[in-house]
Amino acid sequence: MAEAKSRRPLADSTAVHDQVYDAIRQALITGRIAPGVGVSLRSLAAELGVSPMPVRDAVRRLVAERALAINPANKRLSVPSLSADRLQQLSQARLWIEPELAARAAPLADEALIKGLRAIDSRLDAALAAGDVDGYMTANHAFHFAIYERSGAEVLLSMAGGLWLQIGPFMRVVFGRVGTGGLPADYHAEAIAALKARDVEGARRAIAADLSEGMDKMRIAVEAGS
Amino acid sequence: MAEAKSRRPLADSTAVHDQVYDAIRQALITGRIAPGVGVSLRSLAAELGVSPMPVRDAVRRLVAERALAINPANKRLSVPSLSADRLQQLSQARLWIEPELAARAAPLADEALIKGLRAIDSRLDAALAAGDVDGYMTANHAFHFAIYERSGAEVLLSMAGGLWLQIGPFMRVVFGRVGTGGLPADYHAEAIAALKARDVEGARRAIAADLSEGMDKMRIAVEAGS
DNA sequence: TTCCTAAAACTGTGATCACAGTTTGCGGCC
DNA sequence: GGCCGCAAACTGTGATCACAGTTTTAGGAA
Repeated sequence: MAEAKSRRPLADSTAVHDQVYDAIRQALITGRIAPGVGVSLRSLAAELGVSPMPVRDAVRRLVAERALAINPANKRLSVPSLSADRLQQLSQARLWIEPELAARAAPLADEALIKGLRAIDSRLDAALAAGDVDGYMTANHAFHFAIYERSGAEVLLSMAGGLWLQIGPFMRVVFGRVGTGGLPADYHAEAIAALKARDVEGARRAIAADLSEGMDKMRIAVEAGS
Repeated sequence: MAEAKSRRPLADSTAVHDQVYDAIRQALITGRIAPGVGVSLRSLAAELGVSPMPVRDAVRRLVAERALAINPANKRLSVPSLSADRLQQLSQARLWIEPELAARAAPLADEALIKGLRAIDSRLDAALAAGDVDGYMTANHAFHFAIYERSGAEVLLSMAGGLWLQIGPFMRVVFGRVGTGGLPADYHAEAIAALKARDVEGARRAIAADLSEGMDKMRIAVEAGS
């Protein structure tokens, strides 16, 4: 399933604006575009080698998802800055939605999902050991959403996706400062076990614990950093 | 069908695509565009008397907010259809977010907010008495978001806004079938009282009860209708 | 130097056109 | 009469241009 580690992160979608969306989204999550700095349609277009038109579409979408902000006075684009208050709201929303997605996925879990999760988790451990921050964040994202997608709850799933997009820059701050030291991988094993046993409440608890730990770290890092 | 150019004074936003966004959003919420039917950029543009360009921007935003859907094969636009499963997810998300927003608003409530809410609520009652469905839904939206905006929780607020946008068509189905018979206005009075007393848990409970009642009706209507 | 002004560069927005793919509808064929 | 096929209309997408603000830069005057 997800073991294909495509060197091209851009999917096979023929729509240019979708590829641009993915590119900017990835740049945002991995922190290649730092929070607070301004961007522009034409500069992004030049950087990606496309015309401003598909960039405009992608940016419109990212603004709607609050992954980019638009200055009401200037109408100029920028990456939203990180604040403790924003992090708290995003954390709270994640704690509502993501454990529920895991709980919904539990009864639907099958052997293929478990195998896929184990593969992702080993990639995650490898990235952790190597200090590969990008690899860790990519694997972590893949792990969570492999579970969430199994839930079949499309609406909640898209909400979770939007939250990860907004919280991505915070994660980068944490791992940029603290490193990949503390390891929440235990909860991943716990989550896999709960899913294998189709234990609804166990899955909910494992994901909630995983989230709580990660977000506590982020909170500490943000409070210390500001 | 070209002479239907309404010279409505849409907001004070100078950006055309924002006005188009508001227009389509309102049409969606009030059910003027029925769920399941297809729309197109050019038809919307002609109807609103603008060029396709700002419509394209507005639609991109609405698609990102899941208020419009895009057929992956056709790439054609349509209004998402109503399903019991979708309603359940939207309801659950609303029950997480909106009572929390009310709870956060409670300590910040002041006399101006209370007065505003009372004014909105009387407009709501008038619309109910007159059987004015559009007026009722507009007032109900205004009531809830007057409270939520007071919370200052920007992230959660925008999530709530997205949820209302998606649940709008469901509301129309309810009131189109059941009429404005059952009245949840009692909970509005309860919410106002709790806010006036700066009672955090009371506000949370009142809004939760209001939501539960309304969404139960929607669920019944959708299950009966499908 | 320091300050102020004018020009150049850059910004998002909207309009218009071209293009490829899909849908629709009409006409003729069996 | 029923069905097939082709052309016209319509769809979203992308490129290019014009325009009005804003920001930045350059230059000249004190």
